[in-house]
Amino acid sequence: MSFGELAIASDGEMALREIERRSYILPRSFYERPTVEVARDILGKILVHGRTAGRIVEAEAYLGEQDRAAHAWHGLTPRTRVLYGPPGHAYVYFIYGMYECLNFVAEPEGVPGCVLIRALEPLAGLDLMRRRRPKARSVHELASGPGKLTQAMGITRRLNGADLTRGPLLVRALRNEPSFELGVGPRIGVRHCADWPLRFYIRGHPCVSR
DNA sequence: CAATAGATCATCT
DNA sequence: GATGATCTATTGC
Repeated sequence: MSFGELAIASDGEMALREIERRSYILPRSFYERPTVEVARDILGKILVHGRTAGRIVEAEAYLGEQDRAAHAWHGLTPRTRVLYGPPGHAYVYFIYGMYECLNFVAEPEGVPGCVLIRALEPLAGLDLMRRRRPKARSVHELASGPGKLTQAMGITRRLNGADLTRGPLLVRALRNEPSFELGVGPRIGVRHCADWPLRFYIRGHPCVSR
């Protein structure tokens, strides 16, 4: 069964069960590595929350105190606490008075690297995603942006600090991952370090933002 | 199409 | 008090 068929057979429970049967939960060791490696390797992995699931097709690395575009540039504050915690946890923050953004904490404990999840290909629970994002005109627009994907999957700050290896927010890897062409470029929407090539995406994928 | 404005609030100076 | 890891609607070509 291809991803296309999985998405089209959008009966939430069916698609979800099929994904779980063919994948395993990413272990914490995956995240306990250099942030750039985690950002690149997270492409193609599957995010699961409730009845919804999506394949990660775009992500960005935020390095830490030497990266002016990163929240951790200011050092350890109440907000950046989870960035300094153990890897494999979610960092969810609120921005522009309206949107939530989802990150995965990388690097060993004490080192504040993280990966911003920017876009997903919807795989399960499409009906629920459409209800949460009635403005989306096509399946590709359901989760093709950092604010869109959190809306579509019902992710809020309540999940800040959640363990990605235990749920309710999970990241899974298919045992037979389809290959793809890797795209690299500068991060989107940042003023500082605007030329650093820390954005990774699946080249040619319709769900990539912009 | 591209450019722009508005919504709206947690966080840090 | 300003800013921002965004999205949408609207305007103008």
